[in-house]
Amino acid sequence: MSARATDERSGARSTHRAVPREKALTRQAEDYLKVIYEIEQGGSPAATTDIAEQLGIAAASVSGMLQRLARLGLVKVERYRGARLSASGRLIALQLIRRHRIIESFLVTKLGYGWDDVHEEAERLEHAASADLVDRMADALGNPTADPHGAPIPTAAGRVDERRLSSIADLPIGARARVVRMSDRDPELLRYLKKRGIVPGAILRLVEREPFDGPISLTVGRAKQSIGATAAAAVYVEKLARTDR
Amino acid sequence: MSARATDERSGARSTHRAVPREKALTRQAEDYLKVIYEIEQGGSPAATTDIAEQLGIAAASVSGMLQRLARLGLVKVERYRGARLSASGRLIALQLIRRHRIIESFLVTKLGYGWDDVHEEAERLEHAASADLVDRMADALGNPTADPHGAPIPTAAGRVDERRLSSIADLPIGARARVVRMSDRDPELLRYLKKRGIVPGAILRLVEREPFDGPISLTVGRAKQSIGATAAAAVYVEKLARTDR
DNA sequence: GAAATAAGTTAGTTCGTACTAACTTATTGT
DNA sequence: ACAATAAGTTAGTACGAACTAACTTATTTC
Ligand SMILES: [Mn+2]
Ligand SMILES: [Mn+2]
Ligand SMILES: [Mn+2]
Ligand SMILES: [Mn+2]
Repeated sequence: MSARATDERSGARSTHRAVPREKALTRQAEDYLKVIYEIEQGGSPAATTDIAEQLGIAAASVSGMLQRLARLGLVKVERYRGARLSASGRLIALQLIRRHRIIESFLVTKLGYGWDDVHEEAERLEHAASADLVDRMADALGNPTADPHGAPIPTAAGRVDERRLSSIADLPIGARARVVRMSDRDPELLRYLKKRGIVPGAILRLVEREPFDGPISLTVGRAKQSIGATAAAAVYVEKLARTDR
Repeated sequence: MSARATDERSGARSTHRAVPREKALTRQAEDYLKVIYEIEQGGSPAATTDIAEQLGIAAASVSGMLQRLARLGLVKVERYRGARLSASGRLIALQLIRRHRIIESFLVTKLGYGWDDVHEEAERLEHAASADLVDRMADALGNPTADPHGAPIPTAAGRVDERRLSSIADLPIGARARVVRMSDRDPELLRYLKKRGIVPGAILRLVEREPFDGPISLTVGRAKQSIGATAAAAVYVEKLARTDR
């Protein structure tokens, strides 16, 4: 209560402040920055349609917001070519991602949430939790470096492991690999994969692949599995030499 | 991500639903309902100006929102006379208060937050936390019935102890009383009172009171204290018979 | 290299939530 | 009783964030 429109998470502590204090971003603006960050990890600037699809909104809405974010200096937009984060936009995105992943870890470890069920809750809490709260959660967890889905947790300063991983879908036949992380978006898919032993840390070998996005056969431990292309694309792995264990 | 404007805390689980599902309220609407509830506890309908003052906004803004809340069937407004919650409005307010108080309890007990420092964080999280999360927190705490400031925690169904308490400011001279709860709004005031031993559970006796909102003398345990009228009004007590212990 | 298609932008609208200024109703004090 | 004051409402404006429809630019395909 007693919070004006601008008094948000980032700090309405002292009523009289000397510092200019940039006003807090809205939930929406934060989520835009996050999906732009994630799309950019693919290598190219974030296209309007891709952002729209990730957020479940119309492309026209994205064009509008990108102009606002550009005005705020958070993204660089090249007309008809997509958006890239500026340094300050990237920092905000990474801090949001940090909050998200620590919250997910906390919910799973301390409150008994299921692995597959935690993303949506975190998607809202990430905008309401202060950096202080998130640091306390991280401490309570022993400052983990990865979330329950294997995704790396950025530091408060915005440093994070950005190495690109290949998905099962990219593996050559015969390759051995360790599952490092998986997409956390679809609870159903996560439950499906878990049931088959495909979780971070699992070691698998690609046996065969049918063309035209056909089924992919692989061994997980001693068991043999066959999964579809969509499922395979959601699992990120690290290739192992045949000698690796 | 992938949340349309209406997909909020209250549940966008199943994409195809039969139930009409009333759309989630905004943070602002929820906070209005909460302050109306709190003002109404004083006995009379919530006046426009009082709501405005509690929320730190202009009275004109309140007039507008009250019409919207009335349209939604959450309040009954009598023009120029103030607003009262409808049954459904009250339920929403009590569920929000439940979330707030459980979150405060959790932050203090499980994450080492200070008693005095927890209100503002809860004020934001209460709108983002699902009922499920809040129930898990309550379980982890052993389902407490009061928050760290002594305020009773409503049940999920919206039942709560609404008995009215008198504040120290109302105590007659010579009365013995037990501190039951205190206002959680002002961290500074809470620290001040705590330093003097005035916390929920403390037993005190009113020794003397100067007129014109003058200082109030009281004993807290064996110590003698003198506090101002504003501080006294923030501490709610239960009178004890002289024989009570 | 032009036509077809896909991607992106602009214009115009809506809704929630705030604001200030001007006006209206209620309460109070003499 | 009625003027002064306090409380409340309306009108008009602004901004963020969404939408659809219509138009423009880029890319692909023949
Ligand atoms: Mn997630
Ligand atoms: Mn989010
Ligand atoms: Mn509180
Ligand atoms: Mn709140």
